[in-house]
Amino acid sequence: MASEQIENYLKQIYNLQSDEGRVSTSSLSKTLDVTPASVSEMVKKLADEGSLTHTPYKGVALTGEGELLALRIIRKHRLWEMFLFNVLHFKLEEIHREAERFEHIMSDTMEEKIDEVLGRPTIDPHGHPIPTRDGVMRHVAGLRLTDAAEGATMRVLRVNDADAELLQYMTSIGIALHMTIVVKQKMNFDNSMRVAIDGRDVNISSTIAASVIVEHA
Amino acid sequence: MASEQIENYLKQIYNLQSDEGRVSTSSLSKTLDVTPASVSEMVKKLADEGSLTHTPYKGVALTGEGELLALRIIRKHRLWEMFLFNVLHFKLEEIHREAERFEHIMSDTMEEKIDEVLGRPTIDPHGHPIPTRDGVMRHVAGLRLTDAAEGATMRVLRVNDADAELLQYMTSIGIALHMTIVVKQKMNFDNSMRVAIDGRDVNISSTIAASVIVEHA
DNA sequence: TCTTATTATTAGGTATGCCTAAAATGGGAG
DNA sequence: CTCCCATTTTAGGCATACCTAATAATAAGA
Ligand SMILES: [Mn+2]
Ligand SMILES: [Mn+2]
Ligand SMILES: [Mn+2]
Ligand SMILES: [Mn+2]
Repeated sequence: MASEQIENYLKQIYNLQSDEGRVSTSSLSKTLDVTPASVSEMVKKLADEGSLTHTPYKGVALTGEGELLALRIIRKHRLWEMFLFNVLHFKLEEIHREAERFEHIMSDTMEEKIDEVLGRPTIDPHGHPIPTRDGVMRHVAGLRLTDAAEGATMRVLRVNDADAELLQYMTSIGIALHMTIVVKQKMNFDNSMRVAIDGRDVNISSTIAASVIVEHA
Repeated sequence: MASEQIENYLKQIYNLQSDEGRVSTSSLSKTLDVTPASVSEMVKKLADEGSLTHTPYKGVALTGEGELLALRIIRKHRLWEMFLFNVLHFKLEEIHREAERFEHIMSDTMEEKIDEVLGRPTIDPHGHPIPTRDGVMRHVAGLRLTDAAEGATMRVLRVNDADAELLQYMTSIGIALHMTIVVKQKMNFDNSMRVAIDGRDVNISSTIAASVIVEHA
C-alpha cells in the first residue's frame, strides 16, 4: 500500500502535469514543502515501484498506473469535500483542509457509501470534477474571469480551493458556484474589474478574478 | 502533537487499566501487537512526556493528562462509530474497524460538527458510553449475560465491538441494544444457555453470552 | 564557445518506531 | 533462603522519510 506521503506526491504530480507537462523536482519541492533533495530520493523510489517515469535532470511523468492511483485520491478528496459541505455543513473554505487528511484513510467501502449518500455527484463544492471509480475525469473547459471581455455575462464554473482566506472573501462578496457575473469595467492599470453579482456592483482585484473560472452564460 | 501510535498506546492503557489496575508490558504487547521490547521503549518515552508513570518491572498508569488524552480519542472513536452507523448506514460489525483509523485524524471542529448532527449522544451503537469533551465518562454498571440467573428477564446494555464475526452473528440471531432477553435454561457442562429473544428461543454459546452485557429489565 | 547561475542529484546524517538477541530483575517453588 | 524462569529492559540494528552540504548537470549569457 502507498504511504500517505506517497499519495501526496502522486496527487501533486498529477495536478502539476496538467499545467506543466513534465513535472520538475523544484515545483514538487515547492508544492509539497520538502527540499529538492528529498524529492529526488522519493522520485527514485516511485520510479522503481512503477508509478512514474523519471528522466534525470528532466523531470517526471506518471505512468498509467500512477495516474490511476492519483485519480483515486482525487476522487476521495472531492467526494469528502462534498460530504463535509452538504452533510456536515462545513464552510466552503474549511473543507479542502479537512479533506487533505481524510483522502488518505478513506476506505473503498467508505468511498462507495458516501458516493451513494450524495447521489453520485460529478462535481465538488468548488466546481472541480469528481473522477469516476475507474479513473475517468471529465474536465469542463472554461476561462479565468480576468480574461472575460468587458460587457460579457459569465457563469461561475469553479473556484480555487487552496486559499481559505481568499475563498472566504469571495463567498462574502457573493461569488458562488453557478452564479452569474456581468463584467462592467476592466481596469488596465492593475487588471482589477468592476462586476455585477446578483445585481450588486463590486470591485474585485486581479487575484480574485484570476481564481474564478467562468463560462459564457 | 501525539502520533497515531502514541494515541493507540494511551487508549489501550486506558482500557486495560479498568480491568487490571496497573498495566503490564506484556498485556500492551499483546493488544497492540508489538514486541515487549518496543513497548518498553515507548513507555519510557511516554513517561518522559508526562502522559503516564512507569515503575520499572511493575507496570504503567496514566497520569491525569494521559487519561484526558485517552478519553479524547475514545470520544472521537465512539462519535465516529455512531456517525457511521446512523448517518452512513454501515453495518454494526463494520464500524469499529473504520473508527480505529478515523479517531486519530478527526479534528476538534469535526468532533463538534458530528456531535451536533447526532444530537449529542451519550452512548455509541454498541452501548459504550461517550465521554464528554472535557473527559467525563459515565459508566453504567451491568453484568455479563453468562452471570444472569435462570428465569431472569434482562435488557441488553452493551455488546463487545472488537470481534466483527461474533457481532455479525449476534445481530443475525436478533441480539441488539436495549432488547429484552429471557434466560430460559443454563447448561452447566459448557456454560451455554437457551434464551428467548423477541419471543423466539435460541441457544447461545458461553462465548456469546460473555460478550453481552445486560441489566435487570 | 566558455563561463556562470540554476537546477538536480548524491553523500552522509537525524528522528521515529519497529525488530531480535542478550542481559537484568523479582516472585514463586522447593 | 535459594534458585529458577517468566517478564522486562537494554543493546544494537533496520526502514522510512526527512534534512544539510557537497557535487554534478544543464541552460543561459557573454
Ligand atoms: Mn480540495
Ligand atoms: Mn475541491
Ligand atoms: Mn469501537
Ligand atoms: Mn463502540
